[in-house]
Amino acid sequence: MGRVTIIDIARMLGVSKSTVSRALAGHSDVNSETRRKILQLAQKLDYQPNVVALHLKQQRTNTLGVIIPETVNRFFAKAVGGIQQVANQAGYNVIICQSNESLATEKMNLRTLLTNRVDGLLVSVSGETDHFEHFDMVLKKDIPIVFFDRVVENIKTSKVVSNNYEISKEATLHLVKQGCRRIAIMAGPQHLYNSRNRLKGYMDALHESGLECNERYITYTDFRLKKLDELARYLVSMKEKPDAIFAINDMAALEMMHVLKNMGYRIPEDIAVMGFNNEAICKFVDPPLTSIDHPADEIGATAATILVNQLKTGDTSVIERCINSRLIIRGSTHRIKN
Amino acid sequence: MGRVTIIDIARMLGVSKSTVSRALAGHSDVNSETRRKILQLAQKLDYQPNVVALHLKQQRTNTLGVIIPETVNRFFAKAVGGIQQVANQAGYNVIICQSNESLATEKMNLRTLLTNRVDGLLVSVSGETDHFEHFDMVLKKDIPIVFFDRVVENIKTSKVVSNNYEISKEATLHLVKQGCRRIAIMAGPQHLYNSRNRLKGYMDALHESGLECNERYITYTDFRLKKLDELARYLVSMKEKPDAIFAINDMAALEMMHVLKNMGYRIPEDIAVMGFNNEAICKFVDPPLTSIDHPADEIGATAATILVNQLKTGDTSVIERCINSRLIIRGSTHRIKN
DNA sequence: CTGAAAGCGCTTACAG
DNA sequence: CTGAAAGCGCTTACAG
Repeated sequence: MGRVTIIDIARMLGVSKSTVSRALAGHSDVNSETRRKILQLAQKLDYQPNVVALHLKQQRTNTLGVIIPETVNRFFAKAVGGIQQVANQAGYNVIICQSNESLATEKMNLRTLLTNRVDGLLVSVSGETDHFEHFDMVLKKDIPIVFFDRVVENIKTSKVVSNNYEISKEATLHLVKQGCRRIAIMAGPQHLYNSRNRLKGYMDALHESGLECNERYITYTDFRLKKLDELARYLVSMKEKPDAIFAINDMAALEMMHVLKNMGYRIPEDIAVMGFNNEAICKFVDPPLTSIDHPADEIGATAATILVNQLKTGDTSVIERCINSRLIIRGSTHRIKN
Repeated sequence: MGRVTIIDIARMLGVSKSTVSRALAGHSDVNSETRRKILQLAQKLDYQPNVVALHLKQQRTNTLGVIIPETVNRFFAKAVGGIQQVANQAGYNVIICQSNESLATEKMNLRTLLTNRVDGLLVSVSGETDHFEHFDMVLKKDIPIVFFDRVVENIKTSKVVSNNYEISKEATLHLVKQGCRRIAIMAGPQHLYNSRNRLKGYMDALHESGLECNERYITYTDFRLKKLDELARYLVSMKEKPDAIFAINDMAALEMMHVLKNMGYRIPEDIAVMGFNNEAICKFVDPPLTSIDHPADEIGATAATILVNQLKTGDTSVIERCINSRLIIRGSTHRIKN
């Protein structure tokens, strides 16, 4: 029978499609008997309005475009969950694109979403993204963007971030308090605002603690970890070998821990290990991994709320929100028993 | 300047919108000078066709709807990756919905996707889904569905599955070969085809090995694991306590391992532990976790390929594909040193 | 309370 | 080679 349209119903009932449209839309000015018949028939035929037509008419699609680095990254998977929750609640659909940490793909995603006429965008940039003109173009078309987590700096849009600087400092200070003096860090790509903040938090913590900041303890990586065992070997080969490692994320921390243990080092007595993201697994490894918990779903939900609000009210004021992360201390850094 | 339409370009160049449309579509029958001017102006104005209009005209949206239980489940995150790869390659967009393992939400998702006029559906059902009429309705509307991984049985559509029965049997036989005689299993919801097959594989392996199948070793769970420590305590409280646990997934296995270790049991000497899904972390825990690897991205990609093919050719023949999983043996089940 | 008409942005037979 | 017209399915001022 194919898909039923308003015209089918009109024809079957001998009324105009205008009337059917009004009845279905719940307008008051329709004869109640006519309305009853229309509603009943629509129900019987399982009529579903063709939103494509509606979108064309209304000049908007009730769809939000989302660009994230990777779905397999649990942080973003959870953020997307928060976004979808808010979006659906507000009557929006969501199209999700993955940049796979590639700038070129990110640009393609942007194009795809614009072609599909999304009403607004939620973006967390790729690890490669070191310039931002492609987003300027979008704003010029009056399509609002809200950045979340991996945000872009010099651009006038709303953003939702977490307190990377503060939490990274807090984590480093915690390591110092545990007696660590030679703290190595796996720093992210420094064109990313987040990564810079995290490194800065680390450095300031060392500085405040009167510790020297040894450049050789800082290694730069991207988020696609390769050759971690090489890195581990490099670190322990140093004359002044680190007594703590602040990893770029939990997977890196866990792999590092595994490699070090196999080399015969004790965690945390010889080397303390700090993760980032607080994945569920942290609790169940040996020793349990200290990490930093981000309310990813809240970050996503907040970003979506801001965007939906801008869309509904037309208000274009720039909002910046910070969602606080928390340091979750576990055995992998617990060197002082009290 | 808002969004540029074909009419804007036509007006600015003093030609008809038909001609603009033809030039942009690359039709050969356009004066080359006219074409040049049109293309140039379109480029300059950053013209992007409004696909919404196109979709209305063409009666299709070039969009695939995907319903999965959860994005935070890495298996599905990877499957979605495979789907997107194939879909984008073939010029399709993807709208992803999560059922959150809830039947009611799954039905809502279906409604949303139909309202948005997706051309076809890729579905992996929720853990609660124990009847399937909602999918019949979709087929009646001539919208093709391809099920993947968690498939629906008595329904005439294409499916992509993995060999749950065989691999579960192989895993169980491996445990037997390692000397395990009292193998406990965490079985999934038995209204799911996959879960039934996995349990069946386990039982048949025991049977073939001449081992008795003790009902008390079988516990039924859903995929949202709660109170695993209680389960662990229950298992070790038995008189004939299990010497192996075949967990429903890796997270369950890892938590189980953690709890058991804390109770003082040695893995695998006292109790061997088998996971399911082969998450990256399996390699880095202590002992490394034996698990079952599914090519999730391949499963997703295969399902998408079948769907896209049906959409492009109109061919409605039912295809069933099986993508084989592999048993990855690691320390958590390695009891016989040779 | 109801219908005819216009219009959202595009494509494509039909004429010329 | 080009334009006018119809049509995809819907909503909504405008008349009555």
